[in-house]
Amino acid sequence: MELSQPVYALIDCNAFYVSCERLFNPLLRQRAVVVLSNNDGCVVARSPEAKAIPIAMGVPLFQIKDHVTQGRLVALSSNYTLYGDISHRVMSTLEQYGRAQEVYSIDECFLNLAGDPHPDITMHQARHQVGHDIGIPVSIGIGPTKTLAKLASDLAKKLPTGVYNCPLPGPALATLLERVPVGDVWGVGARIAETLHTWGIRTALDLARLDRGIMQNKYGVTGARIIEELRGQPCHALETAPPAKQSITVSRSFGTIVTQQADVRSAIANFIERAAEKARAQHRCASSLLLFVAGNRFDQRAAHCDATHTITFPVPTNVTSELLTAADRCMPTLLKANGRWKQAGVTLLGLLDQSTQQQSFLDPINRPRAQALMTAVDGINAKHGRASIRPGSTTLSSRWQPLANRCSPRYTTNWDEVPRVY
DNA sequence: TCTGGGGTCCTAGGACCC
DNA sequence: TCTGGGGTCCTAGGACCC
Repeated sequence: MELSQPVYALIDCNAFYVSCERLFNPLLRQRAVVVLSNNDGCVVARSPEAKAIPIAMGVPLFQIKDHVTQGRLVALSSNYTLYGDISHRVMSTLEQYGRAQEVYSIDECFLNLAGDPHPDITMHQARHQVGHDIGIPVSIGIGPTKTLAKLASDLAKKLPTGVYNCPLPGPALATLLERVPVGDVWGVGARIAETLHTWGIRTALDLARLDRGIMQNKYGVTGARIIEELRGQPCHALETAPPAKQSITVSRSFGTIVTQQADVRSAIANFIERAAEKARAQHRCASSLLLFVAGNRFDQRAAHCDATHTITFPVPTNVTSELLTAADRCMPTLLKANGRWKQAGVTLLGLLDQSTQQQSFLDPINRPRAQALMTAVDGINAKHGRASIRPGSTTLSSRWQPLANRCSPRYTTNWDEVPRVY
């Protein structure tokens, strides 16, 4: 029987992409370095020296070009294959230090440290091993909730030891939260911070003391959970097995404005191929395919180019040729004449498990039976004064999960039961 | 001139279906 | 002077995360 309090650690790799590049090029150490997004568009990672210049996160390259040309700053194109490989090694090393691990992003993971009598010591050891074996510097925050662990990791970045253990709820925690701007809290972005400021909420402590009903009203359960977590009440458990993806997107910005429909068309064909590969790798089939194109989002006049189009499949698919054929048919709808496109992409939606999708209502062969079943179910329900549980349209799949999971156990998708209700 | 990509969740209204 | 209700899908927008 486990009675120990929850203890979470958040391990965050410092300036991860830059740290990866430095592993292979020691000349980059001590220098101001940034790593750029695709197309070398904008800054996605900064070394502490670059932050000190200061170089802001997300700033476009052309705005900091002078720093680069005058030798004050090194700007590197990104190499995601490399970062993914290093990330994997870091995560494997850290895994052994907790009872369970949640890989939260390419450069962050949570560990469950419940029951560990000395979480501080354990985390110092973890930090040392990652630094020694792999060469990646990390910051570690420890706390009774994920939100507090995350907050603690931000504080850890400013400590030479690189590890910070957040106090348990009480006066010490209040003193700590009072020094944290509300916008630094996990889940509070720029917009919410702005609204909170107008309410007079400036620090994490102000937010922790806010009536959770007010937050719930404005931001739903997501907002209320932030308050609970700040108070030390865990609302977010560790997700050790990542849930299956609900959508798969492949999109890119073009290096320049594209005006030829044929160019957009071939770009989309490429995106579809990559998305289909991803779906197959995850053993998933898509019920629908969303295509989108957009103009330059920094240019208001280009907004007329923005368009989306959704195609739904009678039978879910991850077959490239089927997706391509469907996409090709709606290109005229999607691409208006005289477009000036800057971006395009595809999203696979309504992902179903490859092995179960054949049994769903989607299969056109089963459609009449599906209707028959529902009619029968209506009859049964009417007799017992119950509302029917509908699977929705019989022409489409349930968009979000296999049908079998959505129906009440009484009315499963076992087709052999249909004759019996007649 | 030049401004990332890939996700999540939530809300809401209209079309459509039975 | 009354108009069904419940459900899904689509689109769109608003937030957030890394």
